[in-house]
Amino acid sequence: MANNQSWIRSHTCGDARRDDSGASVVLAGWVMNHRDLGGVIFIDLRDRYGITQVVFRPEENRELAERAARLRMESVVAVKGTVGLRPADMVRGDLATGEIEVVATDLELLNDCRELPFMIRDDNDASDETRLKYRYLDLRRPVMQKNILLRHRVSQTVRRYFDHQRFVEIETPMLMKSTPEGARDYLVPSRIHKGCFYALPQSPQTYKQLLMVAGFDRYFQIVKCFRDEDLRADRQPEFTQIDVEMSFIDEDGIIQVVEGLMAAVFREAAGIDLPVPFPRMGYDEALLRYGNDSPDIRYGMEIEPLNELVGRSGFKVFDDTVSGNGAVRGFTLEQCGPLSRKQVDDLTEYIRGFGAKGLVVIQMKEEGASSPILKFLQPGVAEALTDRFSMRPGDALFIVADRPAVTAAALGNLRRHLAAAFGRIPDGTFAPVWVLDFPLLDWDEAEQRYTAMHHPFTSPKPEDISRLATDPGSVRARAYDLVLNGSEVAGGSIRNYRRDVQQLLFSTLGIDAETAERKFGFLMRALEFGAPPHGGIAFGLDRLVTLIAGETSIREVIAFPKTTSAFSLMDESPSKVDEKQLDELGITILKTEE
RNA sequence: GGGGUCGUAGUUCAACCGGUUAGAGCACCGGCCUGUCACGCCGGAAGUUGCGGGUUCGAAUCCCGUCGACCCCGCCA
Repeated sequence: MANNQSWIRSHTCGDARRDDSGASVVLAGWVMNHRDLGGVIFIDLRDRYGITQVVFRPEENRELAERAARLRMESVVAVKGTVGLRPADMVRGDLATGEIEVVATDLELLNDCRELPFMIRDDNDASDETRLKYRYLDLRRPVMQKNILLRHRVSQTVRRYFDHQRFVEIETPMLMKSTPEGARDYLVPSRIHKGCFYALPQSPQTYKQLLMVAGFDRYFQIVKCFRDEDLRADRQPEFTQIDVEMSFIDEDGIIQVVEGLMAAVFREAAGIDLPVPFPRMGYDEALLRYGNDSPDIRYGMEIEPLNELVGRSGFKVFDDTVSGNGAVRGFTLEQCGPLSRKQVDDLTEYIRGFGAKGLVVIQMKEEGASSPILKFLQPGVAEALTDRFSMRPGDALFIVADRPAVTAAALGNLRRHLAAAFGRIPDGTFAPVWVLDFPLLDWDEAEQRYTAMHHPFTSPKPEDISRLATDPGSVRARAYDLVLNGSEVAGGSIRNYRRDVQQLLFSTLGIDAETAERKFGFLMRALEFGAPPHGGIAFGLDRLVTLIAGETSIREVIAFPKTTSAFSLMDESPSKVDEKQLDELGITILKTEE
């Protein structure tokens, strides 16, 4: 056994250069690869800083070379040696350390590695299941190290930016009061108060508002949030927000601060210059032109309203939709060539998933428009449609006729689907856009009541407040979303800072005064003690980093993510706990059939 | 809660319409090889075909159930 002290590394595996030639070094790292040529042995030693080639020469030290030959992939070793220049024709241009190699004089196996479940390489194609079970190995892969380091740089840029802008980073409780609105809470039982529960925060919303009442003026926090809802590629049960709140501010003030933040993050973490200000779009316009409230403006294929063209087309589906206050809309995919019957059937099946009953496809061919519905159309209607979109041979027009919400959803999703399938989404471009003028409320069919579209503390537009009693659905919110490449990366609002307005909103949401007092009494009280006008926004940090990294799932930028069933394959949580722990909490588990 | 795709060696995949001993790459083990860099060559070991049931002379393959991973709808800002 060697004395530990003598094996402390002098350089990382990314340090040594031509200038270090002749220097004695100690390196430590993982055996990424070893090439035993029968005599000379090469080992690629890797750490998070880089890769250095180490050479063992049996003619110089037979015993050492024999030990090197026995090294397995991913064991951890320390190597003493001398930096040497590689022969000119052996220089590797693609490696920062490609001009040198370390000629080993001694080797210490710090820890062996058993047979690996997968190769530690960027192009490894291990399943998500295996990767998550051995996440610590997955994280050794250079691409994952890159993602985690990018996330670090984004976080550091955020902190630096806000600090310079005189924001205060304040931690808020992880154990808080469960509230009825919004997502399902993760609950934490209280041992001291038996039968009572804390909730993990869905967001620090109420706390940051109280910090405004406290006079902190400009607050931010990079904070974990928890929502017990079903998962998606862009949703984990715990995720990270960049949380922001400001006093004496309006929408433009928030937007300006956020645009500055985005520009700083992209410049410093990704080396990308994002032009400000970002374009802005109304909610209604987004829904009409892009089919959803998170428009991807990196490509065209914009949706057009067609009601006035097809109101008396002769095609019953169109005519009935128009006369029944429905929406007929469409968009074109240029130069896709002729679509097969099967392709059209598959696309029709796809939009049925969004509630649409059917899809009309009109294809422009050399000899003219072609579609099964042409025979039903009055003369001139087909030409009006193809003219509207300036269609050329090879283009296809997709039309949906349904209730406006269904038409929007079907075409919005179809637009994304086709853009991706036909490679119409440009790589490496970032197109931010603000979406404004959201409705304040959403009608919940299941519960037969209005719910807050953003959250119940969002302020209505002053000029719309009077309609809260008469026509709540038409009231607009002082809310704003920041959408990046079709993904919502931030959302916020100007809040209610007067108790009477907040009270009015609660009653519109069907929350009676007694319930409001029980659930939000602390906030209502605070609003009576000189609460300043305030508003804020929260970023989804995971989503933002995912986009910058060019990944498709937020799991790729989270060190230890969970599966779609909210299970951690590595440490196998959640798990059963001891009877004794439950007894202390006064909790009994209901028997379920085995 | 619903829909879709998938589950075969440590791992990534193959195995035709149900057919005889379930194959291959990488990893692992052994041998050869002195300038490789995903080194090369030769050999070896390695399988509860996720699990349970059914159909059949015969099931990785067909059917039912179940568990798990991923994507989507609902849900969630």
